Amino acid sequence: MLLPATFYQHQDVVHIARALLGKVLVTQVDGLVTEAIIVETEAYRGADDRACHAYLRKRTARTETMFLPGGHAYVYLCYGIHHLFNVVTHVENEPDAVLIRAVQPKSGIETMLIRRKMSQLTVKLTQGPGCVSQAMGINKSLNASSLLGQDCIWIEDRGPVLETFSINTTTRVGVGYAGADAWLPWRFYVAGNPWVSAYPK
DNA sequence: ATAATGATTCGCT
DNA sequence: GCGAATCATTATG
Repeated sequence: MLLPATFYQHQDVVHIARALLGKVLVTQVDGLVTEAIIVETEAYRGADDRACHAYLRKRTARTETMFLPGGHAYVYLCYGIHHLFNVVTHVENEPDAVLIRAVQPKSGIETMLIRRKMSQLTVKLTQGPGCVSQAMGINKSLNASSLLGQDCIWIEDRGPVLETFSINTTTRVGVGYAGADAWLPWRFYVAGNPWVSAYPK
């Protein structure tokens, strides 16, 4: 089942970050389909979170995407190298987003290996937000595109694809600049899943 | 117009 | 564990 607009718009971004674990991210880029199970996320809230690009609802050319209604893709370039994929949540003009930090490959693995220039399947294929985007063909051309149309990128609920799992909660990675907000417990991951990135577990 | 800085990854020690 | 790579974005003059 395609996740509907209500999923993205009618819940708090922290709740959505948890709820996205176990959902299936699908991309169709250059005619190639890849699917992967979301196993690690982080929440970013524009209203009051210093770590969020749109802290205090600050509008810039880059953050404009986060002000779209929930159910859009926010893709930006980090460190001049990596494209990071986020899910925009909340209603229009409330700039919240969930960063997808790691996924478990499900189909289209050959395509992912080629994009990552890897010959063997290891957890490094999709472990970390830059790797997820590279493997699934996500780049800035997908910024601001809708997740509701099953066009190039979308997210589905396929039921218990991971069977039962528990969720671990920790602080977010790489947000030391955010002062006290760096300590918010807004990073979520599937406990024991090997595809989760290796930072503070 | 210029300068500083990352929501990271990879390779080397 | 450490540091380089690399550039769009942002703030400032």
